[in-house]
Amino acid sequence: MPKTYSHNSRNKMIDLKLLQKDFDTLSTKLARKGVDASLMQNLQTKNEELRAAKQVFEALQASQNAMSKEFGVYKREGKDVSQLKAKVDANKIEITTALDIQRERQEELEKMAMAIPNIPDDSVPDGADEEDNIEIGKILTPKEFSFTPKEHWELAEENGWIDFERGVKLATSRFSVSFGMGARLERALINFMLDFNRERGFEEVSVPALVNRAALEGTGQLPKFEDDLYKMDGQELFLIPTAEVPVTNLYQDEILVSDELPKKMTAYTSCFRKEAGAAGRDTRGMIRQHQFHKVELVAIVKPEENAKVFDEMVSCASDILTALELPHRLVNLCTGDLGFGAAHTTDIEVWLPGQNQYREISSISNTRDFQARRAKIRYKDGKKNSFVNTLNGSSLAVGRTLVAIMENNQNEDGSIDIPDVLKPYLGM
RNA sequence: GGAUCUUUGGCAGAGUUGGUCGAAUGCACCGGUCUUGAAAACCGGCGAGGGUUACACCUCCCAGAGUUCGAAUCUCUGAGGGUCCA
Repeated sequence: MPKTYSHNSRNKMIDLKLLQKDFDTLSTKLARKGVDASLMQNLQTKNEELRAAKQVFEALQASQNAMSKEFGVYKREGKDVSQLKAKVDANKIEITTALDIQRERQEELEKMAMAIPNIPDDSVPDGADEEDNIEIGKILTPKEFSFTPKEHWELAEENGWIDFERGVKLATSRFSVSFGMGARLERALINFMLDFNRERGFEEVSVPALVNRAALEGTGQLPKFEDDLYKMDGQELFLIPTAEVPVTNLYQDEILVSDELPKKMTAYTSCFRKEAGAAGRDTRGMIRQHQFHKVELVAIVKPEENAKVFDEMVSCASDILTALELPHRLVNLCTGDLGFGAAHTTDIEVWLPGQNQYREISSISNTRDFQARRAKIRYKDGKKNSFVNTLNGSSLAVGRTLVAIMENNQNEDGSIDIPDVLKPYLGM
């Protein structure tokens, strides 16, 4: 008897029950994220085929089990089993083929379903790209300069804070090296952000920078975005693109007890991204690097706590910028700019006077139960088990915060004022 | 790197002469009795996923493969953990 195939992976994707029950609503909603109607149709068909195959298999398995039980009785009573054995043997052959069919359909279905993005909330505006994002609000007013403000790379080089050439020498393009006050400011920012987050109730965790495939599938980076990840040679290990991956997956495949929730965590890590598809964008400076520092917020919550904690996270990130006296604005991402796993996302964009525009410095995403399904993170609520909701957001991207400080706090002579809240961290 | 042991339900922990084990027991949890209330005590319930109107039924005792009519229990491979040796 071949070992049967585990069906535990069935929920590692979109809600197939919902697909069965309310195909139209689901496919309409996903169409806003560019999921083709025919793909949804295929998915539904495949799901029905799988269900049919399972029924066949399970019926055969049931009779197999019954006959085996009978076999034991025969043996005990000393009866002849040769006829029964012939029946069982015949049934076994059928089972093997039924199992193969089922397994094949299971794999096809999973492959399709794992590539389907999260369902966008109704509150997410339609749109193609960042141009269609909706501004929610502005915090602090950009100050007027009596001179033309420089861009950060000029300031960074003038002050000797960042060396872009030597980063390239050590690694390749899109790597940089920080020196002196540049390096110290990065460290100060990391400590400041972690302390700030901790005071807001987020427990600090320190996590691996390498994770396995299961973790990346859990949070949705895999299987679809393997090209964006650095992979270890000959091993199923990847450099993390964000701390969201290890921190969220801390509770992968666990059933949490209700009063452990919400779990609010913060972690500092380096992040590694290939930036495939970003060729030519932000090639100068440290806006878009292959390796960057980031302090992340992650929350694992019950569905009813979701909105409250999400707001806390947005406030936390925004308030850090306010504490640093950096003008910024909040933006509601449109469908076209929304990430794979997000139901809705609020971006925080910081004002960069050198570039004369707002640029993303934080992204706070609500994945609802999308990651929880894939990573199998559940909680016990009274008698029944339910999927948790997961939230994540940067607070903040360190390099970009440094960029913002340089551009906003620059003086005509090229010197840069240090924000007051960072001074204790610099022994000033 | 070599040897050896180990991997069970939310947790701890029984269960290897293969069949009535999806799995004792304790804790935790849920419901109840008692109590002004709580605790304690007592009674009852209680692994997960799929499936069904509800049953039935199927799967899961680290993962994969195998032996067998039948595997948590036997064999092989891999992964994690412990101990000893290097």
